[in-house]
Amino acid sequence: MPEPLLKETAWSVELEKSVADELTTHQYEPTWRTAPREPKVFAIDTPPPYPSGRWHVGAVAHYALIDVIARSRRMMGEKVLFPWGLDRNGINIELTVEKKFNRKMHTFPREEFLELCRKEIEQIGNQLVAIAHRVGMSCDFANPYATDSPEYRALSQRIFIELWQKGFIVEDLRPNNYCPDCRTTIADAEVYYEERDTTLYHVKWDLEKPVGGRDHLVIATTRPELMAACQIVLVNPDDERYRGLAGSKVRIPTYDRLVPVRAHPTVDASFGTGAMMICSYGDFTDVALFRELSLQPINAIGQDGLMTEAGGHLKGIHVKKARVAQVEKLKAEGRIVKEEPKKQKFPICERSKTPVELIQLKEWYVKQVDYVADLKKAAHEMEFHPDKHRQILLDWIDTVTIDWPISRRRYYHTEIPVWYCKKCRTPHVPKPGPYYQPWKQKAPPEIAKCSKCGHGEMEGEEKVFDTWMDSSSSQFYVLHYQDDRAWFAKNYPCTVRCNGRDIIRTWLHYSSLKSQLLLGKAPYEHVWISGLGMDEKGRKMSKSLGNVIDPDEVLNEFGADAFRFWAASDSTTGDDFRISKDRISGARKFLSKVHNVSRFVSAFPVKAGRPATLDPTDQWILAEANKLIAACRDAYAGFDFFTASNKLRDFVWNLFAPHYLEMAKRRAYAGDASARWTLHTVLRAVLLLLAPISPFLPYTAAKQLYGIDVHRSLLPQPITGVNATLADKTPLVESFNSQVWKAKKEKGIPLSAPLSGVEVPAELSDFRRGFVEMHNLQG
RNA sequence: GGGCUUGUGGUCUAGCGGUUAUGACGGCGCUCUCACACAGCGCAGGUCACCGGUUCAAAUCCGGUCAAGCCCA
Repeated sequence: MPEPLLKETAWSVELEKSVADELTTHQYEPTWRTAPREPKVFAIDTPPPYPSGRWHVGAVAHYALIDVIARSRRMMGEKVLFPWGLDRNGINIELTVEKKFNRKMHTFPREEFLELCRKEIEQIGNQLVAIAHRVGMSCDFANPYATDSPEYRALSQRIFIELWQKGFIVEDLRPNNYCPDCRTTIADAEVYYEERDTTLYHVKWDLEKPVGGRDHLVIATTRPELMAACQIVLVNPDDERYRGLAGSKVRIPTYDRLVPVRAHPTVDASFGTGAMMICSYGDFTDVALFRELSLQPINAIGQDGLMTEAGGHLKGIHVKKARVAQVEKLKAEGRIVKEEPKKQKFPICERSKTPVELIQLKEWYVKQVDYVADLKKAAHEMEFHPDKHRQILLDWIDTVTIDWPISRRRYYHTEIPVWYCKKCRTPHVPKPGPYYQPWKQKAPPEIAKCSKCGHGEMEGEEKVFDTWMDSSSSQFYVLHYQDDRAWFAKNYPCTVRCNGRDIIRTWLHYSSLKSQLLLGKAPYEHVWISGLGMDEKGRKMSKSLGNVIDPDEVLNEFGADAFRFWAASDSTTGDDFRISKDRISGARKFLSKVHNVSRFVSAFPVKAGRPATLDPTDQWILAEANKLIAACRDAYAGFDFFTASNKLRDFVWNLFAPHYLEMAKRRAYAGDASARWTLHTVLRAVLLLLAPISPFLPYTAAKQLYGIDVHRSLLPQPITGVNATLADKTPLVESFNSQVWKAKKEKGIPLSAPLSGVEVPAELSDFRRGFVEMHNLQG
């Protein structure tokens, strides 16, 4: 037997590491930032990862698959724009600093707090980059971007200013989700619901004058501390119990104030006692009713989460304690007639896990309510992978009932570029371009004077943007909206957005909204959605469950190639996937298989030029290889790596290695040119097809065997001049081989032992030589 | 309570009108056969969630039920 070129008998993490540097420092395309730009690029808008603690192994899998997009497109001849960015704005980093110093943000001088955030984020950003390298990402690491850089923030502000100029920005006093802990308004998308225990208090309210012998009403509420903000009591018009009460007045317990009773169809007569107090604001039903009935809201809860002046005896007490205090007072006055334990879904702030309050504050908004139809149209203009996940975006668009509040009362975010006239409060925006920090800068010259009253003193806005305002501009940033509008126009919409399923309602939705408002079109040609990485039982990974898998550990144990192959082959695009070491280990075994097939083939010299005639057995496997090549090309074109990886595995493991290799082996050893050429041709195709998914092994093998860089090569084309119908023989080949194996097994003889009395079926007579040699058939 | 999505051997998954229902992981048994024991061969394991309907024919189409996940009230 000739000496194989590849020495090692198994693919290993060590082998992978030996080429890692070579592979990951590759620069595959002109840098997206500085070099001359290709006229048309395949632009990948990846989620800039958010550095917050350890990178989630599911997220690493997600990025690995994004890299498969990049590598496969390069091999399809595209000029791929694949930037690497970090999203570094936001409340998470602020909370980390608050926790570290055990001190709330608002107690720090602003400048000092920003510096602390900057230092903190620098540290945790670096480990992300290390893992991204390790897993074989091929993005433009030489030119990273960060969303907290002056350039990026200037773009965020530019988008805001342009939206302003087109009239899509409004400032308004509206009730909003407010997190008393983060001390800021938050958007609907930042709220999630959690079921918690609560008590429904049945409270006696006195009527101003008795009505039909009745002198009081019992009203059930879970929020007795909001009584101060009550403006009306409602009952259902069909509710017999309260007939005749509409039009009378009741006195709010513990507050000497009368409010009217009215009938309203929205009241659910079966809830509590059927009588409801409407306060500003218990929930969005209250908001709607205040609007409908033109009631004057009373702000009972302040920005600090404490009860306001309006709370009377509860003034200055935190909401949570105020409820307890109010219940005590009501009890002391003998007003509580019943306490009912209840489960209730509470709106919770997704960052601080604090119950959200509805508070009325002056905030900035991006209009969206009026553009729901356009957003839906845009959702249909984008091609989703998988198609079914378009529905998630459509569903979210359907729930849009308020404009997007974009102002936040935080520090480590992009500043809202607005200055107010000190005299008449008229807001002004500067011209787009520079990065503005209005809280510490003087108004730029173009808005030094108030356009309305001519006053010369301006005051900078202190509020900042919602983080999503920054992230949802990534497609503009990477396509040079800010500095190369001509090139931008040629490359917009962006080719593909890679979006986690969990952030469709934020990142994708807001990106689409901005694109709609500014350019009147969808921001992407393709939207590739990935599912969430769960633990092996299908639960979310969390520190509290103790089921967190460390990405470094997995990569060191199984290698990046195995991890990536597993990520591609284990679940359908867009579905949640379970992370199991057993399955990743299975992927590693497959790579060893490919390695050993390569090693076997590497024993035969590579000869240029196709032999004049090809043996029928060789033509048969070439026909099968052509099927594989076509299927994989289609799968890559459709962002379907599940199909590509599984077809590859099936071909190599279940057809090429056990059947063809064994049939062609002796001929190859004997120097048969047809067999040798076929082995190399098929192997080379397999390595190229595998390269996007598992970049290390194909790179290593193909470099040694063929002197090529698979990552700078094109995907293989079907081999010409091969009779495709030969592939129809495959089931017969498989069953004949299996039959012989079984016969030898039953006789208890080794597979290499001679066997007589077995006839090769007539349909397979062309392959007779292969079968005879493979099974040592006699007679 | 409403909406969306999904339900195929222990686990994951293919198939989407006619197959002895695919493959992987795990299990069991035999074999170190000169690419590979991170292997090979063989075996076991599924009434394709349940109930109806359409059809000559259903895992595959339709309706309902149940369960799970997500989203929204």
